[in-house]
Amino acid sequence: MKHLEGLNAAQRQAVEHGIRDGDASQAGPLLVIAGAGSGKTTTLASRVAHLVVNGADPGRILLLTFSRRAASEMARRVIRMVPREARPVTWSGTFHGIGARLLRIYAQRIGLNDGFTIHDREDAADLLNLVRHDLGLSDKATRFPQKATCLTIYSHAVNSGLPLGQVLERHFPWCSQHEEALRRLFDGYVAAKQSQNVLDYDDLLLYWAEMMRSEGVAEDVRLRFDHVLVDEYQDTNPLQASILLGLKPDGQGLTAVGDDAQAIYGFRAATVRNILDLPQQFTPPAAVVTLTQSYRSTQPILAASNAVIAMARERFTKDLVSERVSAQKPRLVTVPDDIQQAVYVAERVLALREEGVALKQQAVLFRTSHHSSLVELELARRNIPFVKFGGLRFLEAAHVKDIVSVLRWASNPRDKVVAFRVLQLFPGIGPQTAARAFDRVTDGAHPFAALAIYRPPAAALAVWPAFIDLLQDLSGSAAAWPAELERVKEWFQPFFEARYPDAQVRAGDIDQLVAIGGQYRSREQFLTELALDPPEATSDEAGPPLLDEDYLILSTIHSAKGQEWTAVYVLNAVDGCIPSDMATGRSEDIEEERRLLYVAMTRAKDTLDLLVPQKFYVHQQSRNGDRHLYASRTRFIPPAMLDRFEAATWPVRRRQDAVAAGSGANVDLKARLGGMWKART
DNA sequence: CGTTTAGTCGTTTTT
DNA sequence: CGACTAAACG
Repeated sequence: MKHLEGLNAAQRQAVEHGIRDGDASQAGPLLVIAGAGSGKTTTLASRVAHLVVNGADPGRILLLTFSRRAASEMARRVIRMVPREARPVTWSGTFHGIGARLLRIYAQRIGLNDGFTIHDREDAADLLNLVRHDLGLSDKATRFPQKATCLTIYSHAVNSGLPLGQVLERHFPWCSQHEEALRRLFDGYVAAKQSQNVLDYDDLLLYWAEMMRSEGVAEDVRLRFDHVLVDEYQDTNPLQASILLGLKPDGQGLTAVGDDAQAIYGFRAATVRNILDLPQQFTPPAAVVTLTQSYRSTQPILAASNAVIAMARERFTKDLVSERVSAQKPRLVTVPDDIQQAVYVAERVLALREEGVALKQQAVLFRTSHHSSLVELELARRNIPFVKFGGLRFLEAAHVKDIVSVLRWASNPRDKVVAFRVLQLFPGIGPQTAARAFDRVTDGAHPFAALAIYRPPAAALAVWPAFIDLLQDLSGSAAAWPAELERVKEWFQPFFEARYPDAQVRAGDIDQLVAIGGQYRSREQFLTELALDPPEATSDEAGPPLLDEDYLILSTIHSAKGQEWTAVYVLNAVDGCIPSDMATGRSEDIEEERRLLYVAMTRAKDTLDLLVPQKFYVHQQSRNGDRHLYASRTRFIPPAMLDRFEAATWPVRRRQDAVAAGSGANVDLKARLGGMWKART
């Protein structure tokens, strides 16, 4: 059978576990420990195909993946393997996405209004801020944590299932003194969300988990799915685990895939205990299959990666092995500073492209989003197209958010956060006036009726009627989707130009938003998807590259999860960046940073360059002039490990003429600088 | 009451 | 540097 071809013994065991000829209904729980590049996606997709071929109903398979990208990749592969007559897997997506979908279906039965809207992180923080203000927690000089910090604390408590006091003590000790106030704040926040008919990200999981605890509804949800498959299980948190166990209490039909060596979402309350403890949740325990054969990286790259992860305090998976021979060790490239680092990357990228490695096959990875800014500048200067993943998203741009807020307010008149954002677009309307106008909005068939007779401040008087017209159109079914998006855009135009001095630059984003909106069936679907899976921004001045164009990938290490490239460059392999100096406090945090480096390194198929700038310029702390900091190689590559790498220094010290650009210069990159990184054996 | 300005503080990773 | 707040100003 086609979907079983080319699998190795372990993969095949995972694919076939519990499935007999024509009978997929007796598949007991299965845990697959899949090392980096071990064909995890293939195995998972093949298992889905195998289930379907043996009688499972694709409409009753639930596929939980870590990102939308992973979900569509999986769907693509399954469709390729499964015979044509089979229907596609219709329940596939992230925990949050599936949660939203199920809650919409069961809303009535769990006392939720099915017209709920979803708050993203920023909205949630804004609402928290409103509540904080109402509770009088903002004007104290007690250095109360900021809204974003409050939300992080709240979210961590919800996702970990731990009591607030413990969360504070363990992760936010500097906020412990505010425990009581935070408790009041969170209490008010929950009440506000409920009365405004909004759910935040955590609610999508929390309500789902609660739903699985209510007999009756829980049973109905369980009966929907014969098989549940979860990817990247090492990065799930206790709340997600409780959902999973609620769906499959006895483990029948459950498959989880993951790799504890790649757990990098501890900050989101993910815990490797989920994956380690999974087998014992069931009687008999879940079968465990381990995939250790890597098909991705060359042997030298794997050897170096294995050495890095070997020093982890705790390890559960075995070393990966590879049959891809190569004489080329990963390079550890010392560059003078972060500016030269950017130059090096640009030159190497171009040189490799000359050798036939497309830009799309190359990726620059970094710990935090702003680490790439100098590289972005250098790429733009040389007209090298790129797309950046992670970091600031397109949707978070204020002007995009403005337009979306109008739509969201029309969909959910009670949503105070978006109402405030929209109302304060008007001249002369600030928080106070906005609050008064918002108070007039009612429940019922014509929630905005009272706004029509409301008299705004003089400055806003002239433009008010047009706004009333707009709300009218949006509330009724006058303008069909996506025509109403265009309608909002036109209405917004004058505000836009008045508000943003750089409106010209930003106009492109709005056109893009309209284009994206056109791809969705309805406003509700658009808004939901937008909140859960916002399109990524591109920082390229030339605008978003066309899909068939070649472009370089820039990505945070977190966003690079599950992906692979022929050539990988890891920026700032220095202490303070990897590990981040924010994470050097507790040893668990350090361990997560080590795994992060491991994840970055194991993305590479053929070539891997780790960059070590010796100093970098910081604009943060210095008041006058640019100061710089000296950095040292990351602690995760101690001297004894250097023999796994080829040491290089760039630019090669030479006479002045060596600086000439072009591919010729790149040959010199391999030159070693005597003694400095002397390998020990 | 809204807007502007000056001053302070903290600073990651993402659904 | 940029996000956020508090105080001054209109």
